[in-house]
Amino acid sequence: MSDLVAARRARLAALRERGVDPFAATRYDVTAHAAELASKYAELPEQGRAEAQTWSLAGRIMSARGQGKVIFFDLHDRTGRFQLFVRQNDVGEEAFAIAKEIERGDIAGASGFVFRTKTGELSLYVRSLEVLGKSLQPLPDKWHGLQDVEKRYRRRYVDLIVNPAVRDVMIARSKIVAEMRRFIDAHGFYEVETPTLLTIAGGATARPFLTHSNALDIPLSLRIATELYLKRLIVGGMERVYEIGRIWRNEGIDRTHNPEFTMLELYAAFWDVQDMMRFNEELMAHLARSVHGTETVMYGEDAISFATPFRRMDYLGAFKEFAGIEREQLLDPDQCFALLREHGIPDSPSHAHALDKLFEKIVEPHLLQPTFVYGYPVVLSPLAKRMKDDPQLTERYELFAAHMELANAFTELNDPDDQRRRFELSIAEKESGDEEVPPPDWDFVRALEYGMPPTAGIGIGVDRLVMMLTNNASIRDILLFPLQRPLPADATDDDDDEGPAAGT
RNA sequence: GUGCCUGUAGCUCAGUCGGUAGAGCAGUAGCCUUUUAAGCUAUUGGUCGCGGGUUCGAGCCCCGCCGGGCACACCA
Repeated sequence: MSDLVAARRARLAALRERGVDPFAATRYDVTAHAAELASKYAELPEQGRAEAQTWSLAGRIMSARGQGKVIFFDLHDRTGRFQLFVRQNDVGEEAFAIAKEIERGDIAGASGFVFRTKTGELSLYVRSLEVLGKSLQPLPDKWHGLQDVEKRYRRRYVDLIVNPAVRDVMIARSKIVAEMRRFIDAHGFYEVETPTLLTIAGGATARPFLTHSNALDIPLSLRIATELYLKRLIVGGMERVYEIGRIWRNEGIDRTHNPEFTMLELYAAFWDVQDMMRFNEELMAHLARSVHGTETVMYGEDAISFATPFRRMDYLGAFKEFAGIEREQLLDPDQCFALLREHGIPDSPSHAHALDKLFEKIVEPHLLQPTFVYGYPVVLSPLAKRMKDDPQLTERYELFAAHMELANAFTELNDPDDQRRRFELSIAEKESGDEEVPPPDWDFVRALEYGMPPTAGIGIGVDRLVMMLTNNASIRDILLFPLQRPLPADATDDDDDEGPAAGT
């Protein structure tokens, strides 16, 4: 099995015997990329030779087709594929002998001019060829690529080499995040960075990852949200702040959950949740346009239109519309628990949990097109401001599309006394066994006591947004390195049974 | 955590009724000065995820373990 590695090491030795050390190169003057040459010379006629201009390409050799005194290589760079043509008569015997040692997977630089082969393929007529790196591991099948999903996640570098679609998704992700920043920055927001190591991990209900500071000799948690720190900045007068940051939650792993994921949280002083709704839909439409050039994106079998305005739906009204459920049945805990049984849902530990389960069962299936669901009960929303004329509900919405939650936003609670009471209630919940309720952050209450302007805030799951905009059903396919259980074999995976003795 | 599915050569996959391991590509040795999944000839390569069990005999049947996928649970 290490036969293949041994064969490659033999090629390495052969190169060194010819005075070429593939690991010696430190740089290469790249003057063109594959896609640039392809478009620049698209009009080059049959048998055409653009000898006046010399170009240098660099990348990975993905195919080597030797044909006697001539070799064709496929070179892949980050823009695509370009064919190299190496002819012994033109490069000389010594250089040709070196070229013959180059194999699939090696890194090479080539310079020459662009021409069309007999079959009409635009190619580089190579005048000089340099080995810039040696691949000692065999690559997967050139036709089938790497299909084994486990191996694709564990060795993402191989996946990226042989499956161009993966690279495209990751580039799309990069663009989405960059566009997100551009859009937000253009609205006068400051990007900030708040701590990830916390003594109290609040702002959401989730189990944190625990760690320890040696210097301070105290336990610490990784953050589960950025909310409470960003709102401290609003108290501090920064007015418009956001953070695109990693969040950790020590919970289940599945198609839509990874223990670490990326969240956009954004806060705007003097906005309310309605202002945020408009900002939110504009942002989504902008991102859809920048990725697809249109507001309509395919997700699985469904065409999702992010054209503004999005549909608005009332939280209580949705239950009424889809299942004839009345307000009191939801807001009264006992009636709500009765509804659970009525709809065949297992018992819930809390009123809030029961409401979530009912929503999932009754409302979510109807939320294919982007929809703002507005007016969540206060029991579900410990950090949101109550509605003026209906204090059992809050000025909060969630945005759904393709039955997935994409955003959560509300007018922020800025009454410190109300906030204190809600924290006190959460202590009771925690004591009654709900381990996911975070301990209260009393310093945050003190911050509110200094006075926080009316403020709207929003959280957007970046990973899910990327899933939607790139049409991927699993979060692992939009993360470069999704968490995998380590293999015991990983430590001793390599069999270096031959060693450097093979080299010269 | 539970259920279902899954793990065979570097990669992609076959493997019948339980009868002693196969193909293509890759690799190796040749031939070939316009190929492109190059071609032609020859050829190497296996802890069938791991450990037990049943059997004259296990890739195949049974049990346990490990990894992965999906669903549920948990959770945004």
